[in-house]
Amino acid sequence: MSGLAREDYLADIYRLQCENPHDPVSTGSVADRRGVTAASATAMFKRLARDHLIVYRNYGGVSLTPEGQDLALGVLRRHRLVERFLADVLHIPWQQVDTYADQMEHALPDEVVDRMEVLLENPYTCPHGYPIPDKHGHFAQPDLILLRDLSVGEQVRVARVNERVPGLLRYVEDLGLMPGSLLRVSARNPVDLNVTIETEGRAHILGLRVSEAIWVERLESRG
Amino acid sequence: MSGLAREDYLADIYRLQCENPHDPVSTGSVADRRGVTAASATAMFKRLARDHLIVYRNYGGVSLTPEGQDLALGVLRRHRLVERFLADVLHIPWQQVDTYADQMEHALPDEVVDRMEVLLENPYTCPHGYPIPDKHGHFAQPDLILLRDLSVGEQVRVARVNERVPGLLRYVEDLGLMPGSLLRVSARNPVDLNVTIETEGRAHILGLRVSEAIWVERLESRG
DNA sequence: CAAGCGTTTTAGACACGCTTAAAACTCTTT
DNA sequence: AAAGAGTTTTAAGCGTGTCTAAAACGCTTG
Ligand SMILES: [Mn+2]
Ligand SMILES: [Mn+2]
Ligand SMILES: [Mn+2]
Ligand SMILES: [Mn+2]
Repeated sequence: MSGLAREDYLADIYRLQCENPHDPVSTGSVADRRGVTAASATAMFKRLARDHLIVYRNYGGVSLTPEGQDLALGVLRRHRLVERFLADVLHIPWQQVDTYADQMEHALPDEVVDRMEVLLENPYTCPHGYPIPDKHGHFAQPDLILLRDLSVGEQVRVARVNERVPGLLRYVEDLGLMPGSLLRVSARNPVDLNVTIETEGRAHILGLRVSEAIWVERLESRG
Repeated sequence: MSGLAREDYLADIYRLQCENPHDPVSTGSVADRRGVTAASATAMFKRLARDHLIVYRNYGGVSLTPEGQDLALGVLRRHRLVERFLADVLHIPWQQVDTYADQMEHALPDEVVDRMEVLLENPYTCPHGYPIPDKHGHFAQPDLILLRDLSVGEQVRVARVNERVPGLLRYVEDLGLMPGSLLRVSARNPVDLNVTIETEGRAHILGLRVSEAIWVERLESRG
């Protein structure tokens, strides 16, 4: 009936577009993300383009049409609301909810999603800090900075942790750096790009792989 | 990945087997239930038989293997637990939960199902009164009688309402005959087989279509 | 500017799940 | 026992979604 794989492709194209807003999304990047061959991605692109969900030029990558973006945002909405539900209501560890939500997101009727949203009291973000689109596709776009790009002395709040970096969620949890945590940058090493932070009185040295997977929000931005 | 349609076939074969435990399940009955052609059912039977989930003899119907029954019971468990969840937690009307659960039942990881069961405090039945298998496939099998087969004067509790009779759930709700309701048979018409019942002080005349879709439980069965 | 390399598309194949139309079978009825 | 009716299976075809292997493309480099 409803496209199963289609939805994942659309959502992944949207995610890749966000990560690199300037150029179009390449066949290879989608294939990598989806874990399929480039040939499979090409075949899917043709079907999606035929149905006016993406614009596809041979050898030129893809971009979402307004209609395709609506569908993609619907998938992200379901994905992130389900993640919230799994974490907050069923108490499933946040390391696992992305995988489960990826399975469930395609099988949730709108009414179920909308009622979950009410039950959860209209959350703004998923447990990892990514915004949840409302039923019209609108969502908050706060000013976030990568932890990597902070200067020494800055005091910030963790806003978002990339859920697809292997092992990162567990590591972040151990360090007490979940979304909402406060931290201060106490040092930066200009050679290896390590960042030293303090949180709850403890200091940690974070490598680049970590500091470029965590987004933060400046405190007291009035001034 | 995991068979989508396969699961529905297995669960429907199980349901049909329960409704008519003596003879094997015919191709046509499965096709009707599933809303597909007999040719489609035959093709699916071959795949299921190839994978040792059913026993299939040409022109001789099908029956579940132990392995196939395990899978079928898993689907029923997910289906009925989700129905409970939708009704009790999300407050979705019981008329709709079967349709929604039919969609969701194939996309629920075991851990999600198990945690839902805990959240719901291990319910015995779905909102329509059908038993929920536990994670080993075991479930209560209470002694139920069709409302159709009651004698005048019997006092019973509604236990189960067939969720797939069009319009029945709404009708039953209007009459106050949801599972748990008490009623007494005050008359039976031997010609048209109508049954007159009393519940909460009001009398209703039920036709055969209704009385053979409602199961009840005798009260004070010690005697 | 031609060679080479990495990326992308095409070609051919396969499993699933569905369809319609025709053939085969079973069961009842004369 | 033969006919007929109803059921079931087979045959052929289609869309989805995946694969491998080969061809086409595009960009960088000598
Ligand atoms: Mn998904
Ligand atoms: Mn998330
Ligand atoms: Mn189903
Ligand atoms: Mn039910």
